[in-house]
Amino acid sequence: MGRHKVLNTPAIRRMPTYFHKLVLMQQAHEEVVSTTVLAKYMGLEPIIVRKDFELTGVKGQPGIGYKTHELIEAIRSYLGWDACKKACLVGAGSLGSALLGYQEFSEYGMLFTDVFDADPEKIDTRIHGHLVRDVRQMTPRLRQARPDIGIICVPAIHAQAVVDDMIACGVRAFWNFSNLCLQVPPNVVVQREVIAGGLALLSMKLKTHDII
Amino acid sequence: MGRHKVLNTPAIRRMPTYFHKLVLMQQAHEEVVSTTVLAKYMGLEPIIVRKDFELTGVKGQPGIGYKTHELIEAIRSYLGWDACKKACLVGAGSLGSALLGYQEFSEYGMLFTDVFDADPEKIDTRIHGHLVRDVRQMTPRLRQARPDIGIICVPAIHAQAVVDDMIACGVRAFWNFSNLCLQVPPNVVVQREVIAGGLALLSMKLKTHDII
DNA sequence: TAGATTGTTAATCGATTAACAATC
DNA sequence: TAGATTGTTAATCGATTAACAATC
Repeated sequence: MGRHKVLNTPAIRRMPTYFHKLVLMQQAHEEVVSTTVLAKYMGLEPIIVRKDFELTGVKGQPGIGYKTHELIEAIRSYLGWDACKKACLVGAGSLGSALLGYQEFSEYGMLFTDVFDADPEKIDTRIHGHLVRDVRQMTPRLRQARPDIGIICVPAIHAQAVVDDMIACGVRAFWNFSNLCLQVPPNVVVQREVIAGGLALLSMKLKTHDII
Repeated sequence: MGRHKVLNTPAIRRMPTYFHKLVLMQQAHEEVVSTTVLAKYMGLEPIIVRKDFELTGVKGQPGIGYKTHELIEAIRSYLGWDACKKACLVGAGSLGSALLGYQEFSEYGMLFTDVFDADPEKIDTRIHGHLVRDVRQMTPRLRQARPDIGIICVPAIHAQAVVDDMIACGVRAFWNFSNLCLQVPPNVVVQREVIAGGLALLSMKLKTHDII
């Protein structure tokens, strides 16, 4: 039912942060980097960073560190960010717009090829350069465009219906920003972002540290 | 340095999803709920849900299930969502606007008391009912308003400076949506949301399932 | 040489899963 | 009674952490 164990989840979640920092460091002409430096930046222990890098298969030089560009490419390849992924975003509200504006996604191999919304005010306008189309034209378009990823930013009531439509068009992977757990067949994968999950963790930290 | 272990992190991340679903079920007058039903909805094993509920201290009835309203209150109390938290959001771009529009946050005990931005076009307008103020007025206002949480939605280049200012005003907890790891003193907690972390996981699922 | 770092193996810790009696 | 469910203890699995030799 779209729930498939991914090993090393915590490590995978850390990868983009390494990646982003490493790109900044490379731009600053720092050609070698140690786990000590990255760990300090991220508030981790160096051994964690070392073990994470081991997963990507990259090799460092004892006493020296890792070559920045080798690390970047190792992480990119490990995450599959060297492959181009066509994404179709549905729901161009504030959150959808925010995602459309993230320049970094193209660095991560994801390209917005289609954007749909139901609001007549938005249809045929451009958001961050992306043309917003009428969601009623979605099915015929997607059968041609064949996106790899569906990004769900519609209100909760519409989420499941939109996903069902997209699955019918052959979409097999979803990034779900809605409040609901989507019900999908076993050959379809879903990554759900739970914004309230972060708030829950922050709330626990507030408690633990007697901030509130 | 603002990095403090929180136990049961995976369970805590699942709590808001239980919570949200339970509220919907209560509105549908489903007064009793079993872990089987919730697990199926979320794509988990029932034992996981049972263990999670155990953390909150709630008790179910063998053979029957849990009382919906008891579960809701148990989770709310466990997460500290019964305490009111004043939040100050800085950076009213698309992402900031999306957060300001999340009605659910008040259910979770978080109230937006202040919103700041640097863009003259936005200053003195209202976004989802919240007045946007000039970020240059932030310090004097915060010394009075004393928010519990700072929500960072500003561009990366400004994030650290904004946080430093807020810490000087006594803010000790941050929800960081910027691309950077904020450097903060040990008595300050940070919860960082890494949107690209979700994409990394989705990318790995694509790989594993030969979708791309 | 001394200090910093990686690579690797082993130890520990915590989260998930299994098993099953007790209850409705 | 049979079936569904919780509560609880134990087993397993995976992630983090420790330790230390090897390298620069």
